Amino acid sequence: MYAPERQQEILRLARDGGRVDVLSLAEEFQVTAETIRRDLKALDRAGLVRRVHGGAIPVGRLDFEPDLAERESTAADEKDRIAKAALAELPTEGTMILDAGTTVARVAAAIPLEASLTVVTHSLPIAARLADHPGIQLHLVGGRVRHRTRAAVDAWALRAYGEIRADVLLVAANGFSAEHGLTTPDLAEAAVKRAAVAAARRVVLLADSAKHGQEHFARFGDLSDVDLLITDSGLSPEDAAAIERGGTEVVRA
Amino acid sequence: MYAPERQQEILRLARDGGRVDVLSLAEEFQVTAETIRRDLKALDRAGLVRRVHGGAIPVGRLDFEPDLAERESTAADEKDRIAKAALAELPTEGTMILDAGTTVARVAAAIPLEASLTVVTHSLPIAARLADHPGIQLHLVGGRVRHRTRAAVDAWALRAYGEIRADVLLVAANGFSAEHGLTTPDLAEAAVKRAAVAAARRVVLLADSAKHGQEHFARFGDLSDVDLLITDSGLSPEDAAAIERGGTEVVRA
DNA sequence: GTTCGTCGTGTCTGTTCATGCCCGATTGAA
DNA sequence: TTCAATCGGGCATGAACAGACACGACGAAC
Repeated sequence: MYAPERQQEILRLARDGGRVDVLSLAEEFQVTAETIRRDLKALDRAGLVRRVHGGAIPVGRLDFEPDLAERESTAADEKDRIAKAALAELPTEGTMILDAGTTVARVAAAIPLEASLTVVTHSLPIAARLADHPGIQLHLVGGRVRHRTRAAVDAWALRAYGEIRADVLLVAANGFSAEHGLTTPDLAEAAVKRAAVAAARRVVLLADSAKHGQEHFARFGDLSDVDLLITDSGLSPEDAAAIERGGTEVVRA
Repeated sequence: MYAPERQQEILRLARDGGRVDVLSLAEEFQVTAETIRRDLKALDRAGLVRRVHGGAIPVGRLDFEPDLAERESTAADEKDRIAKAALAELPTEGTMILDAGTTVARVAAAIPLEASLTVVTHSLPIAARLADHPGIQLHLVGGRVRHRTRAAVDAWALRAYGEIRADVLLVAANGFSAEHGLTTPDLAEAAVKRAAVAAARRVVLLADSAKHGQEHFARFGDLSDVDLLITDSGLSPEDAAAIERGGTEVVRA
């Protein structure tokens, strides 16, 4: 096992467990504690974990993102299935906008290495993930970066989306329903999502079934703006049928 | 079997298996390890795999960049000292532009948690690192993302810098000298740097002494544009004095 | 057909890298 | 305050690496 592989795995363990310690890692990987310390130092220098006595803590967990990690773990299965289904929607060649969000991030992580695409995103984690993908021409949408979601918002982002036209948009929402449309808690983010929706020829909404019926503060569109909804089997067939009557195709992964 | 065929096959094996190692490839293809190393080097240069000790890993499999901090492990010490010295230049309150580059990234990593700043950057790694800093209001400059440097360039970036005015800019250069000014290998990046220089009231150049006297393809400014040069003690006192006569303060960390 | 340059490959040699071990310094919990 | 766990730097070692050079195949120009 190569050192970078081990570091990658350590990072994953840290993110999963919220913390790792030197000795168990040493045992786990069958190397000495010194080597683990070096790995943690490297990860620390890369800004991915924060070194503490006896181990390390992933940075995202550090101060005030318990919910990002938590959200990551809840409904993980559903999100994975949704992400997998969304892969089928990638254009083989063309332009795609990726919204911020953990489910969309999973799709991004799963884009095959042979793919050849132009991707536009305002999400920092997704951009970081795709930056070294050899087949992807990545365009970053700038703006003020919100701490919680690590996505760019405000004037620069709105203007950028106003200037482009993409084949497909993968968008996330915190709540969706026929009555209340697509909603999210933050007004600035809703504005960016709305701009992204307007910039795409085909809108694909990724949302697990728990989001159905929820409504949040800021509305950024109607369900009728969505061409395809990819969700999980937690959405009842009746609800799905009702949505399809509104003109939105539904995939229950 | 021709070299490009072999490389294509190596790439396929790497993507299928997630990793390859030099010795098995050498056996597999009935060539020496040196030849495999050359193949891997070529694939690495093409940005298709990441070289590791003993083998290679296809890009995208690792979602972190182990070497962005370590890539130029040469002069690591100097860079650390320069970064430390640069911390003193942070405004206590105000706006700062951070250019892309490993040295600048180290400064970003070292910004104290209690700092309260507005930061603007077009560097993806730096943005990722600062995104969850509680005291920093982060503004991301968008644009096409260059694979090699993970920095945004082109129209969006140029326009964004044209619209702002910051207190301090920390800028990096691949070469600097009184005669040839500030240079970097890439034209698009030079344009962004030039725009950033124009957007800042005070320009601080971070460059280790090995960069002195070097000149690269694209020039983005003169040494006289720089208010403060932070370098290491490898720059001779005479050179430093000469630069200071040009109106640029010099710190040899 | 000969000659020359180029390219891919192999060989050699000194250098770098990853890791393990050791020891004094530091830390944090009782 | 004390003491055991942990850390970090230095050093050793074997594997892996990089650069220089040589050899042979191939193709172009004469």
